[in-house]
Amino acid sequence: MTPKESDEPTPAEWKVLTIVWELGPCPACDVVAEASEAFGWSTSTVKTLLRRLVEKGHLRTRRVGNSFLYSKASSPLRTLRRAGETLLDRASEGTVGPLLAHLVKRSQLSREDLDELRSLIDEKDEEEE
Amino acid sequence: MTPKESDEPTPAEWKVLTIVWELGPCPACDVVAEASEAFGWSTSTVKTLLRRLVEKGHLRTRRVGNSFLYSKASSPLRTLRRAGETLLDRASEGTVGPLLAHLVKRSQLSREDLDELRSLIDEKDEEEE
DNA sequence: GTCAAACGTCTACAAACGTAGACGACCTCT
DNA sequence: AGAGGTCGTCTACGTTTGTAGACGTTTGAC
Repeated sequence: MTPKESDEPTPAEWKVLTIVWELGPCPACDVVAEASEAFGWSTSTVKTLLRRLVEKGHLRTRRVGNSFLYSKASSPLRTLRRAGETLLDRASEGTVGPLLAHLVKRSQLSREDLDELRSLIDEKDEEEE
Repeated sequence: MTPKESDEPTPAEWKVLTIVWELGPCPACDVVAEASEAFGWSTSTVKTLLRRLVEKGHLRTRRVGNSFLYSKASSPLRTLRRAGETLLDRASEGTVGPLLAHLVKRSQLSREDLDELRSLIDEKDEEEE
C-alpha cells in the first residue's frame, strides 16, 4: 500500500501537521501538549490525527524506545505548494493576479523574499512579447 | 439561519462553484451539462452540490419561471482570498516567501498583473527599514 | 387533454472527518 | 513485586461529504 502522496490533509489534520513541522521530530506527547493547549483537543483526538497523517503519508515515524518520533515525510514547502496549486486551479483567468496580489500584500516577507519575487516578475515580464 | 459566510466549499463543491462563476447566472441544467461532461457526475450529484453551495451561502438563486438561476453570492475573488489566507496561515515564517514565489512562477499573469505585483513589492520593500 | 420531458425536492448510503473513551503493554518508583 | 503513569492501538459515534436514485409537479408538444 503505497502512501498516497496526493491525499491532502483535512483542516484538523493541517493543524497537527504544522505543529509537527514547527517542532521538528518529536514524540506524540509534545504534539498533544501543543494541540491541547491551542485547540482544546483531547489526547486521543491528537493521536488519531497523527495516525491519519502517517497513513496519508504526510508524517513519518521512527521508533525510539517504546514510543515514536513523528517527523515530516516530505518538505512542508512541497505540501504547501501542492495546496497552492489547487487554489490557483480554482481561480479563473482574471482573478489569479488580484489573488496573488492580495496574498503578497498580506504576507510578511524578508528582503530576500522580495528580491526573489521581483526577479521572478521581471523574468515573466520579459517573456511576454 | 444566517448563511455562514465562513463555511468553505469542499473540493467537490469548489468544482461546481467555479463552473457557476464561469458561466454566470445560469440554470441548473447548464451546470449539470458542464460538470457531467467534465467529471462524469450524475444530474443528482450536481444538484445536491448546488443546493449545498446555496445553503453555505456561496451561491444564490433567483426563481425564473419554474426553475432557478444560480449565481455567485459573493465575489469569487473574495472567496479565493479567504482560501488563500487559510493557506498562508499554514505556512511557517520561512516558507511563505518560497510559496508565493512558486505560485507566481506558475501563474499566467498579464502585464497589468505584473505591474501591480511589482509596485506592491516595491512598497513592501520601502516599509522595511 | 394527455403524455413525455424537465425541474426541484426528498431520501439514501457509504466513506471520510472530528472527536474521544477504553484497554492492554511497558516502564519506573517504591 | 506491586501501583501508577505513559504510550500506542482499537473501537466508537455523530456529522459532513461524495454520489445518486426515486418521486411528485410543472410544462411543452401533439
